[in-house]
Amino acid sequence: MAPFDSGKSTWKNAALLDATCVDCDVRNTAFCDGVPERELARLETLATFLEIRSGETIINEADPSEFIFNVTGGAVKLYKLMADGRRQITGFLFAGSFLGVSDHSEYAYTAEALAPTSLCRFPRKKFESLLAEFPTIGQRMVSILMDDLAGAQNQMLLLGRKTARERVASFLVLLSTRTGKKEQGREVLPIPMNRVDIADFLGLTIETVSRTLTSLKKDNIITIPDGGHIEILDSDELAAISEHL
Amino acid sequence: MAPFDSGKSTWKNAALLDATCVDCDVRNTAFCDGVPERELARLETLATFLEIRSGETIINEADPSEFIFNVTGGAVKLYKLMADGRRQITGFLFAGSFLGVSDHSEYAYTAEALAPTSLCRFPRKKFESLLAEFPTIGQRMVSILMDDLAGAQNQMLLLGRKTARERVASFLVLLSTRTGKKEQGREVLPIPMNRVDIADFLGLTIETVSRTLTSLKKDNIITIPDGGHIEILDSDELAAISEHL
DNA sequence: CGACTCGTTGACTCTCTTCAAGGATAGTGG
DNA sequence: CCACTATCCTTGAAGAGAGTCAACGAGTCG
Repeated sequence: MAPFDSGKSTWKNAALLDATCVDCDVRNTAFCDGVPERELARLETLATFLEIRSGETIINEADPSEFIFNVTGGAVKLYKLMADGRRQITGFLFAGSFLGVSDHSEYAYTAEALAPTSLCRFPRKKFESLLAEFPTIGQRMVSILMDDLAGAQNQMLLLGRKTARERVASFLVLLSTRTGKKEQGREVLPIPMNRVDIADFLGLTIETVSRTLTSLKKDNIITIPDGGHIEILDSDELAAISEHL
Repeated sequence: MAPFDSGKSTWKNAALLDATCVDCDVRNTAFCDGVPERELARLETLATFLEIRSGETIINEADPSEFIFNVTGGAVKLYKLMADGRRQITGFLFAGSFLGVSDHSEYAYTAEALAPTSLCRFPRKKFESLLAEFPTIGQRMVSILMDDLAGAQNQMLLLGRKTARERVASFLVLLSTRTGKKEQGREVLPIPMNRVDIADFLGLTIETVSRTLTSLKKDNIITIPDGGHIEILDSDELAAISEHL
């Protein structure tokens, strides 16, 4: 087996788990929300539970889309690559997210674990029959995909029209709404991704991200206790920057 | 009634048509593909057929999402606005496309007709019950939304990482695959949108779009017979530019 | 024919990138 | 325990690509 840091390894090396749908952490947020409790056993016959390590690849862009996934824990980044190595991260996923968007029969992006990550996996074909069997799954999927599409359009606005400062502020606001927890006005965000990932998500360089964070720090809007955390001091100001100037 | 060029008018001013599902032009591309012929009458009881003029608004960003639409003819642009007027066009839709993506209960974008456009409209609530009634609609919707999401991710790569020349080339390639028809090697694209729209779609200014088109013309990759058309002379080179350098 | 819109072109500016160097932190091995 | 290395992040100086500002040409409409 490849060493811990291998970026080439895939879910084929992943540990298989004996998890169950009943005590799934994302039971009420994933697309299986709405499947009646008594049907969970049926659902489980189609699912495989996986655990993968940080840095491992889950799916590759342009590979045939044989499976779809739910992220049940951890963090995942999605990205597209150009021939010369330029990269655009199209999203970060956390527990409860759907994974495996495809254009026709090929995956639209590469997905890689940012942290130790757990997943449940369904064969695509069987998933399609699930839609016929459980109409509520179809409704949930439509709802999830629409939310994802709305998020993608926000990101297009960011990438097409926002300044570096606005992009970084938007990024912090986004992370805050998804993973943040406030403690008496103070809000310390865990940042599971490195500067390269942030830059490739925001369409910037790592230098610009670094400079912009330093600038926000100087303006007393954030502090940076360490590389893995950012504390938001003035979330109102941050929100104002993110959508205006 | 407002004059022809009004941008404020909405579908509320639209002409209602006595169209039918049976002889619908997009019968086999829209989400209703897969609904058995004998059920079309049932579908029709929920649908309203509309015709709107160029420049009219179909839906507004952040309005409650009461309806969803199929574009049955014409052309539509989708966009998001910032407070200071900066605009990002997130997509152009043609016949067969789905319209009305919402984040929770609000539309994610504004939609405006680029040309005289025909639509069929379903109340959102009834549409949801349709998903339960016709599982194939759910499957089609999932498929359509995934394709849209894959397209959105391509656009993120474009906006985040491509140069102006690559963006314009990508745009022409995209239009070519969607509305183009080749005639003995020559391919004349109708361009239903103006330079402002192209710029706002590509995250550029009109000047940069204009300069880039001129540059492609000088390199004998395209010609510009008039404002509304672009002829592609070398589609291979155009494709090469669009994804490399 | 003037007024307007739209697209093109030129000159200059500026934001962000590129290139380069230096700090901080963690892991490794003598 | 402390160099040694590697990785990640920050900071600085210079450069480039796209933006801004401005003028002009072509087509359209009243």
